Amino acid sequence: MTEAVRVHLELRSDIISGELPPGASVSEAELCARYGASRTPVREACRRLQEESLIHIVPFRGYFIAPLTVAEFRNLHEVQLVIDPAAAALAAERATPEQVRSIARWSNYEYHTGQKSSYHTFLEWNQNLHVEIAAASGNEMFAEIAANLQARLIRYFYMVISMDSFGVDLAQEHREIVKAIRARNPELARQKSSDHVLKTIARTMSLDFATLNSGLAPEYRLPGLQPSKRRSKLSLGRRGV
Amino acid sequence: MTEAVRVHLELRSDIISGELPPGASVSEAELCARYGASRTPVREACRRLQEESLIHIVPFRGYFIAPLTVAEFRNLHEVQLVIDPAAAALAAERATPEQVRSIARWSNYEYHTGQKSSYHTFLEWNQNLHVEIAAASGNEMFAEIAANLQARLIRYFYMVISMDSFGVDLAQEHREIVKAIRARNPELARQKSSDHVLKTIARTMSLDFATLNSGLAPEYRLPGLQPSKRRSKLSLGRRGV
DNA sequence: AATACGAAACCTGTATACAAGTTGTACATC
DNA sequence: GATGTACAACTTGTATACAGGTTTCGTATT
Repeated sequence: MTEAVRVHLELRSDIISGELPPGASVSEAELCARYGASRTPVREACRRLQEESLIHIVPFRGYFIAPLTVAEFRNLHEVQLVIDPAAAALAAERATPEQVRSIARWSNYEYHTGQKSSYHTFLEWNQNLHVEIAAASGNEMFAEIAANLQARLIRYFYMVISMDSFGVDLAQEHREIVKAIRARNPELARQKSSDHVLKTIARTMSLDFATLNSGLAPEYRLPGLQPSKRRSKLSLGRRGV
Repeated sequence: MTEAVRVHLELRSDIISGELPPGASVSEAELCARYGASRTPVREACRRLQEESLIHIVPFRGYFIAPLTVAEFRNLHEVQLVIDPAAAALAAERATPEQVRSIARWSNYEYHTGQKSSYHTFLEWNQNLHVEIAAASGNEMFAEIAANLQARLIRYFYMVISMDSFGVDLAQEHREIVKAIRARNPELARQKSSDHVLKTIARTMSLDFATLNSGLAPEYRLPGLQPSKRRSKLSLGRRGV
């Protein structure tokens, strides 16, 4: 594996997990030190992450971890509501037995309410489930879009402590999608997937966005809470966000 | 504008227009000479084009202009059938008056049957129309996906001499979509957009894929026709495709 | 004291030298 | 003649020096 690919994966992971906080300013020099690479592979990794909308690059000014905004959250769900059901329907028609097994596996996790690490594991399984279903559509573009959707969505979910009491519902909805795919019923799969996304959207309406307030971009930030200066460890503390 | 951005745009244009033929092998050195830039911005441009699926990069082996395949053509239409109607429906709800005007403008071109340059102009207007509708959805992700879809689809259409006799139908379908958006009728817009994509797919079924045979990847190439050695001018003539 | 200006520090953008990997060819070997 | 191997040519990957741009901060001026 080349350095550029390694840095890309590690940096991507750090952004998604929230270790590099949304909105943070990072310089190439910091990233070089952090990941032990020279500027060339670091730049390449950042350019790819910009294409994935995980980093914003302002020419001659710097790199910024993509902020979390209510608008983006809505946009992502809006696209997911279109992509996921379509991909699920195609997967019901085209998934190989191997893919069906893989999909079923990722649906078999229920997180224990309140346990953070369990919640994080669930998030990853959930992500894999959605991406695998899209991949089983046999259409690479669906898979790519779904992967990008999930990568960007999971950042929002990592920011909340846990989604207490939703575990049972979520797992049940997942199982029903898988059941429809295994039954080779495209229309049922489409409907179950659509239901699932709609219910997820409804569930997130009750989320307390103030808890991830500091990650939100200034223009979307709720008043009253000052953002913590998480950048201090990372940046040289000169440029603003 | 930075060198990297300029090279990206020019190279992108050359790929989409077919000046750099599908499947061709290109080296960084050739591209540096062609666009008058050093390797760093050329590499950056190529990496971005890889994300857009217009170039394939094989580590330590080289860069290849993305080949045209029947499978990709189908995949693109499959995604378009999901994205375009959804975006059109949202555009009917959210498009600003300015956006409606812009959309209407791009729908006002009918190409003259058989005239190549007229056909190319029509392709560009068609592309702009689809992208502008998606942009009017107010959801950036729809706009990005639509832009990528159109960029990749237009390569297939550039390869055929002309789509004789379809001009009237196409323009009519476009006008009906615009009408529905202007009427603020989301469901009608969705239906008209869906109809349009479905009819376009049906129309392309009758396309003679042999005419763009040489651009197709080997595994999809029809027997009998040997691909022309278009690479000779561009590549150093050693690496295979 | 407020403001305008300028130099310095810092950052990213670009060019290029060097390292590492792949492929093709020539030659030795069986 | 077929085959295996070493080497040479060429490629991309990485590191780094240099150029161009932006921001900051001190200083002088009003």
